Amino acid sequence: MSPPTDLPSSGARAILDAATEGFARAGFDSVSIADIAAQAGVSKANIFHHFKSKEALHQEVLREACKGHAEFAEALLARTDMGSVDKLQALIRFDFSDAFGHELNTHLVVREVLNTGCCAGRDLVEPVFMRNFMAVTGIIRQGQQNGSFADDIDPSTVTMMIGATVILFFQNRHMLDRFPGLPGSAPSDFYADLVFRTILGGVVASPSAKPPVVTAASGKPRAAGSTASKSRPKA
Amino acid sequence: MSPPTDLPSSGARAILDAATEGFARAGFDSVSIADIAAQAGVSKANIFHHFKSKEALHQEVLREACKGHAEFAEALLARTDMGSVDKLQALIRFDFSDAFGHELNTHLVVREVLNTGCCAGRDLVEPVFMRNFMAVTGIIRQGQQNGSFADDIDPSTVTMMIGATVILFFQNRHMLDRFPGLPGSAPSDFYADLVFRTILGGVVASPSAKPPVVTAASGKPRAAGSTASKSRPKA
DNA sequence: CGGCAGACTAACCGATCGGTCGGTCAGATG
DNA sequence: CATCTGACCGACCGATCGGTTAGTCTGCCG
Repeated sequence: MSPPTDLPSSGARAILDAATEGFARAGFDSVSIADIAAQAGVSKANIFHHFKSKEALHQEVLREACKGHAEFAEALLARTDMGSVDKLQALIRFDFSDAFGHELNTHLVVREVLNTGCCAGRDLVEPVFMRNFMAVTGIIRQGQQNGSFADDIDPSTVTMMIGATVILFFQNRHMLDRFPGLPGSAPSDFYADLVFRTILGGVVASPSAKPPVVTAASGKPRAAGSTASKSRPKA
Repeated sequence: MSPPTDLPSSGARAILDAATEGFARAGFDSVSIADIAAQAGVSKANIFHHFKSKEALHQEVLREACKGHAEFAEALLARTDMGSVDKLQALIRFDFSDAFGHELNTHLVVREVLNTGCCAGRDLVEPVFMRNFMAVTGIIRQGQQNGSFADDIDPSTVTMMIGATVILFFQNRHMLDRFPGLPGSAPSDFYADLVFRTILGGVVASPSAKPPVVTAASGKPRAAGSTASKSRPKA
């Protein structure tokens, strides 16, 4: 299946591939060692020859899955030849193409993030998640400092919105055409730019006539302060 | 065997509660009937007296979890005494308080959405998901028609961004304070308004300043349905 | 009282779980 | 040649899985 990338022998490689596919598709508890062995074309015992336990195999699969994910955002943060707006677009495009281009890995990581606290794999995924998070907030803060982005938006919030949106688009990638206005199969850049434009400009119609908050022009970094401000829908 | 939709007896109620907690925390395959029985304080066989199988119990738990979720957005869509901006804020606030206020249900539904295609419960969750989706896009389209929201944003994209952000905030609710600038424990309205403001105004600094994009200032609703319209920043 | 229905359980079933054990086999090394 | 090593496997283990059976207990209707 995959080219032998690392030290694992061809047998171990087949086991890792089969385990990746199984864990991504069904989750740790839902795929058995027997399933993986059958899929990999090896015996059950051979799996325990290469990996000391099912959990160790899972850890190895996760380690492979999230290897080198945060590097792109960190490199982007360090670049000096790009504007912040362009960086933001490049970031969102990368996130989309990375998620859509490595479906198994994305599925694995999403599954792991879901099991907050209770899963051992969290210790593996979370550092990568955190590194990426810090890099993205850094890019947004850069933009605030050089005047590209509004001072009163919260970088953490924007970062979470981007990450969350990529994940939800990914999870619904096979039924996007059931959402009015969205094509089912489009290059991931299409969705990326859709999201990029929305994140950048917001949804409000006119830049000046808007009733609510966010009059960024004031230039004073209000930071994250009061929660409620404007008119109160009673709902 | 009690009828599926009637009010369950005290025993069945305890089983449903225990199953809800177990399925939400660990997932279908990771919690056993024995676990649920112990948690509910009944015998294993009694579970099969009230529910014909583990899968049927799971279905019942899911049915309870997503009961009446789409109603709020649909009611909001129908209201005529609120502006679209206020509707958007009310919607996001509701989504946050609903997710944070019913942790088990939220966890269950997120877990089910993750298993796209392969899980029987999808047929139960997806209609609710779809109804809510249609109502939210309807609210945004209302705003576009009455001039509150920009014509060139895509309602489906905005809807997915809102839903995705709520979920990611929820999943990381216990470590929000590890994200710089975000308090760990805050009323859900705090996060809701943070997201609301970002969605509404976007991240760009000044409506007419340096960034090439988003010069929506022309003030005339372009009235075109096309999603791609304005100038195109290239990465 | 007897009859009956539903809530409930201990004990059990075959299947499958993660994991182990003893051993085969190919190839490198001497 | 003999020896060793690591990849590999069939058979097996105890535990646990979802689910069944046979039966107990309780309350209600006649």
